[in-house]
Amino acid sequence: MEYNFQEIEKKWQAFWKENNVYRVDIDLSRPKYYVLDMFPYPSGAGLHVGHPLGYIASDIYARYKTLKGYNALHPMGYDSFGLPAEQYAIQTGTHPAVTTENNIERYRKQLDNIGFSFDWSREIRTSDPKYYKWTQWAFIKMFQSYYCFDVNQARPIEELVDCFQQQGSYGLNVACEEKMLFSAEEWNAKSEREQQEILMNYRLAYLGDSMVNWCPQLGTVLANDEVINGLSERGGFPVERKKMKQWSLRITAYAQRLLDGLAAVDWPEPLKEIQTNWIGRSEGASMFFEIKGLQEKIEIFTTRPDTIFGATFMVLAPEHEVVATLATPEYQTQVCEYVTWAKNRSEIERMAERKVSGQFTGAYAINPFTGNEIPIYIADYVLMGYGTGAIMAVPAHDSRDFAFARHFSLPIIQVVRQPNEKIIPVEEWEESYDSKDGAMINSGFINGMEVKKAISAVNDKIVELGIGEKKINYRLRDAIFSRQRYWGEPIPVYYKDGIPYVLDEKELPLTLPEVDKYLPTETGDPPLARAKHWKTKEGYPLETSTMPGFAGSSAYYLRYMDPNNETALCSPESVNYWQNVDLYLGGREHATGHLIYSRFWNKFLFDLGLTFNDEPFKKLINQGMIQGRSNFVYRIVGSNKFVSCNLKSPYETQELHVDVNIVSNDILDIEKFKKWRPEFEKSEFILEDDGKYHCGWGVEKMGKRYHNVVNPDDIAERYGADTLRLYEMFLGPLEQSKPWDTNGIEGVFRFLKKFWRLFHNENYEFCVSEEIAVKEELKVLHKTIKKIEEDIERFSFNTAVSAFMICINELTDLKCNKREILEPLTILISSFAPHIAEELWSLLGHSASVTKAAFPKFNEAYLVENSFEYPVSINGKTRFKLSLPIDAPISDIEKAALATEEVKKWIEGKQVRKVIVVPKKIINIVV
RNA sequence: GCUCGGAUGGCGGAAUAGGUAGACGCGAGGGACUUAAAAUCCCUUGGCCGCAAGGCUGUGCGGGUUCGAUUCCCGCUCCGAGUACCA
Repeated sequence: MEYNFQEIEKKWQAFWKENNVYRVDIDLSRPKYYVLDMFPYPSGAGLHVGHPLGYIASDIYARYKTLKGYNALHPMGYDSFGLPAEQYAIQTGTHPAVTTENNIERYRKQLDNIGFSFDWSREIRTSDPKYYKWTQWAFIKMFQSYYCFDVNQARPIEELVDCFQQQGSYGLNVACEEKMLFSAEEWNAKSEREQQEILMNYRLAYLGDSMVNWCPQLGTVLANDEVINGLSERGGFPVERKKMKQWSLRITAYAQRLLDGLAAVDWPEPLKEIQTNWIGRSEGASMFFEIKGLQEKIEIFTTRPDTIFGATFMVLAPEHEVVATLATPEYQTQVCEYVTWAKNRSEIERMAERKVSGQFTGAYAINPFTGNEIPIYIADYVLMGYGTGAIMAVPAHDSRDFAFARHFSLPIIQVVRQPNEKIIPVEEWEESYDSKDGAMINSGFINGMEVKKAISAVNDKIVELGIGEKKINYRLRDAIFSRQRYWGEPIPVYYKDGIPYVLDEKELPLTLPEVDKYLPTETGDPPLARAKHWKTKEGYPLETSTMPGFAGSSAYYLRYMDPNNETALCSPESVNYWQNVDLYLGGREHATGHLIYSRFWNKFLFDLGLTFNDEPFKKLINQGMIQGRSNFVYRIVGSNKFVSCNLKSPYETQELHVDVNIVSNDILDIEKFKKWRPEFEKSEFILEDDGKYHCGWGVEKMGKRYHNVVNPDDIAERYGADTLRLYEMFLGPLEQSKPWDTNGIEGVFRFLKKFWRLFHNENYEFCVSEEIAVKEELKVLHKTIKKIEEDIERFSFNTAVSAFMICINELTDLKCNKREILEPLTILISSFAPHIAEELWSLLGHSASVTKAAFPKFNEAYLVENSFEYPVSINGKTRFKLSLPIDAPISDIEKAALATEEVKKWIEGKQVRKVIVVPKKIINIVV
């Protein structure tokens, strides 16, 4: 039979399904290996050829690990809550659950077409109440916990209550919104409402006033990572800053652990760096400045306490709470105006025009070290959200302060002199000197000290004077956890007398109620407020916000370990066996979202004793994007004439995208083009000498609007899933972005046909010889085993595919059809092209799936050579080759090389200055 | 602005520890088989010079280290990604 991929693939996909071939269970006799893909959001558009790239790579690795004797867990599911289904519901009234179900069905069909080894018995969906029960459960646990920095762990909130009852809040080292000080008596005297309000300050999931990113068009708040350049990630709508009462997760409590944990994981360095920057740790000091004529003090944060003697003014964020009391009567109006102006400026405006602005308040602070009075300004370059919202400005050594000082003609004092500095008066400086390299001047007791020493000296002094302390600040913000939307997990909270309480675990899941419309109510409440009886049994109103997208994806990898457990997220046995994810594959775009949140979530569960490891994902690989390769046609402006790409220069043309599926090797199929769009039906063409219309091309994102979408189903239909899998890997390095170009696929398709033909005679009858293989054939096999194993281990799948091609070419040349060679080769290729491998494996007479086979053992002995062909270079330029015994001593190699005719010719009487011999590498002769 | 990547034929890319640059595949050109097409197979294919043997040149640009650099170091250009007043 000829290579009939359609029949073969259908047959084996059915076989795998019927026989549960890819089902895995806990098996203590085998080591485990957990391979995970970032699960998809099932969008309405279905998969394009770029989506399965990571799944194919992980599938190859999971299959490889299984062949290597591991018990490989390779699950798949759907991140099925999300905005698109909800917006579709708003437009059409279709319940998001229905849309989601349909999309999942389509996704599943497409995935099944590619022949993955997913254990579908473990499928999960984040929108399934059986699953989101555990998302809600984790929220409750966070509500019932606080974070203690002494033990660096989340602890039950009862412990904190005990502590308050016995000793009050003095001396606590815990994570909180604001430091509160009260004694045990004071605590015990407080009302239930007051106590609950205080506890909210400590809970890991808390309801609090926070500055949020409010998106009016979407009618919801967004997390920082969901806002890109002042626009919403979904939809690209403007986002404003607004103060709102919202649920948040105190992820900042884990900032240091999130940072430290990065050292322990095998992730790409750039990704770790993105996370490090996002967490943004900075060491410095906080300091209180007295205000002339006022009782109040202002706390500032600085990373350069050493420059305190150069602090010539102070700047507050416009939203800073003391601004109102601070402004002197004569400046009151201007200050108010500035605050209003700053508040009304959108994020985009702020980003677009970054010019110096600010307003003097009329007030003065006292520099605690110099005793000088320094003016207090407000300006929007100081942000309320970072540090204390107030800074001491050192214009000589901070570029922003420098620009501000120049603009408002404020004094600049140099306090750091860089090594070997040419002395220029500060008035003539063109920029500030921000570097920490140098020594202090004009700085009292720290004069002459190096910056580093000065920092610690000033820090000590601050503590000594009782005006501040050393402080570490993080850029990371708490994660806003409320979304004013329908299609998400309901937050399991009810309100009694306006005080929020969490539901009892026994009442979970709190399922999503039916609503008449998926829009906010007339009063601006979230869609859930439309639900009838959205109350507890006792009649208390339930929370109407739902959880954000990252909630459901934060612990899904744990659920795969034990997906049907009704009494726990996952059993201790399953966690102890599967532990954490060994290999995680996904895109880099999740660096500051999902990958931070799920690390946090996992650490929290770890503190509760529920996860095996502090870090959820041991090794991570970011697969690159597959871009689209677009084709263009050129219409002569004002006509219906199209000119071929290479002839277009004399004309004024308009470049139009053309559907890549009617173009082959950049040659336009004119008939299909005419039928593609009615307006092209009567178009004319200027063709090239070969009588063809050549299209232009370019690399763009793959998407409908560029007409460059290639559907994997079409490829599988024409060439088969095995060809698709191989070609996706063959395109280029896994981590690199590369354009899809269907033209090249013929090459791998030819390769599979060639591979098939090795097992068959000229009449396409299965024909494998039982003869013993010769040395040459064994060499080819073992060379390939070695190469494939090495390439898979370093995730270099593109070179692995090349190695297969070379191997098959060589065996075809050798006319080798021996079982001894072909059988191991079938196993080898089975992780890349499982369907053809299964078919050939069964033709070879095996009844069990090739999945149950063992990865062939590599034998070095077949590769041992007794001679090596040395490239011989003269002055570094390779001239000819010389075959010499492999174990020849260096002196012999040298002599042999010098004795050759070629060398004599090249030297031509010149003096040999040096001979370099690197065994099994090269001979270089210098003349 | 800052941070991090990247640049190799007509195209995708290879060179794993500084040692034959361009593997493998596509495309292109030529040929075999065929009435023809498909399929298959063979040859050529970085550039320049040469009938040829062969020579010169060549991994974004300029320099350096080395017997030898796509690989290491310094400077620059261009492209991509992340981030954005974080004190």
